[in-house]
Amino acid sequence: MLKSDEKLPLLKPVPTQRASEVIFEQIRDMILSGELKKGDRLPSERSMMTMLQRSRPTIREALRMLERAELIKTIPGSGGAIVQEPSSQSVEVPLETLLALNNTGNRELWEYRNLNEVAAAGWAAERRSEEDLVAMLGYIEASKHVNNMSEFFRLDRDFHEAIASAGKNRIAQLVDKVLHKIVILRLDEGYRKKNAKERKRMIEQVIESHMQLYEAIERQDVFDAQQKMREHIEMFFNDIE
Amino acid sequence: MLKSDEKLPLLKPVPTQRASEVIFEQIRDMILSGELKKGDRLPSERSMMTMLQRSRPTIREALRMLERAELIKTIPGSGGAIVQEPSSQSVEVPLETLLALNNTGNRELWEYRNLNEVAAAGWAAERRSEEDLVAMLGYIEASKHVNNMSEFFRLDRDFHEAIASAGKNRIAQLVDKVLHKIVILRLDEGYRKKNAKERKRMIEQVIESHMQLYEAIERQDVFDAQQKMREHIEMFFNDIE
DNA sequence: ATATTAAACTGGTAAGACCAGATAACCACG
DNA sequence: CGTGGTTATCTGGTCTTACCAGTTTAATAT
Repeated sequence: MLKSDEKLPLLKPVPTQRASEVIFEQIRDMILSGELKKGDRLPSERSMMTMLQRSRPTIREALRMLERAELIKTIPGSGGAIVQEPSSQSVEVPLETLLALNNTGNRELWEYRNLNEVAAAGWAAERRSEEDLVAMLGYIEASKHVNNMSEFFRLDRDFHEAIASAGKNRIAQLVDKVLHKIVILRLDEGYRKKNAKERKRMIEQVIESHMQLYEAIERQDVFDAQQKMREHIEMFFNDIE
Repeated sequence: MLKSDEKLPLLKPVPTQRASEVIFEQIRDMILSGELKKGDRLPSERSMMTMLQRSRPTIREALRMLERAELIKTIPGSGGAIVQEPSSQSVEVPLETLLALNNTGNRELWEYRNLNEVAAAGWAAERRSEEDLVAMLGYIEASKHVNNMSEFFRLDRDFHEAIASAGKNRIAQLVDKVLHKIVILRLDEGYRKKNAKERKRMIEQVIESHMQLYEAIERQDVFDAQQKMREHIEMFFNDIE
């Protein structure tokens, strides 16, 4: 006889599948396997009822799950959900909540951002195309005529993304995007305390730093690009301490 | 007058809020702000009906979204969903689908994995504790008596995670986890073609490589740890080409 | 006390209904 | 000949009611 509080490591809890879960997986796998491509339309909820032999609430629960995974987008009245390819946002959001709840320290954050950006800068110096250079320079020029901090931060993000993009490694691009967002969130608190003059000086400093970075990448000087990026990241880190 | 096909960049599509979405955000924010902590129970669906003045299907849609975000876990009959802190899985799954759909190339994958692991090895050499060393050595020893490939891959993953953990950077740990999984997926295809003898030789090679890595970390030789990791990763990369 | 049973939950699902937008076909009007 | 408006009919969003199958809890009998 078994006591009720005895644990049996050999026996795993049997996973009871929800119908909505099964539908979710089925449609997700069709998208992942390429059977359903971006832009395709799912049948209407009512016709899925008859196809899947399930009630509408059940099907709608599955659709909500697909929606949160950014695999579909539903527009009321327009007939059928539309298949999407998930953007990097589908990983940004959970990563942000994860980093927020895990209370990831500034040291970890900057350490990793430094790693990622320095590598991206090096790869960019190796592989940048003419278009990459044009894009980067465009963001630098634009940031010279900026009026508020949030606009400046956005251009800073675009500039860094352009570098990551020039490095031709999409994983680095993704990491760049997510970490930049979180870094800005933490920097923003500090910059609110500064006055207009200090902020203006800071912006000029950053633009100068970006320009040096650009020049190193332009002349394909891998080592210098990495070095300039290291200094650039460090500059921000000092600002938050 | 406006032509129907004219685009108005100034006017953004008005976002129509679904009730289930509002409920989702409300509960998510309560978890993120710490108002609801891990282990807490949400009210039952029926009591939420009266609290939120919404029907059960609506509330259930919100619960399915929270579930996908790994913020809650629902067990039938047990009364109320249980608040969870999202694990790294909540990021792994979307990241995997993203990398799968983006068709991320092997070059990008190995390049970034190399970056991450080399950095982790360096940090581990600096910061490893005695417990970290014990854990790493344990995985090496265990992998000497392994019988099948999947078990070996699991121990390889644990060993690498132990290094990342010893490096005391949770972002690197997360990246390690995700990339390892994807790398194994791609390696596995290749190893199926090899015969038992080749596989055995390969396993011995990896264990030897792990041992050297361990020794470098043990004696806190940052440079050598990085170098050994570089060679280790490269070894696998050659195997897939 | 302990074992058994019954009542009162809970989540999972179904069916039917209504509304507000969107769509498309049609029709009258200039 | 459009052009604009009307209408029937789609769609998704939501509510209500209802039933089932497990789990928990409390009352019960041993």
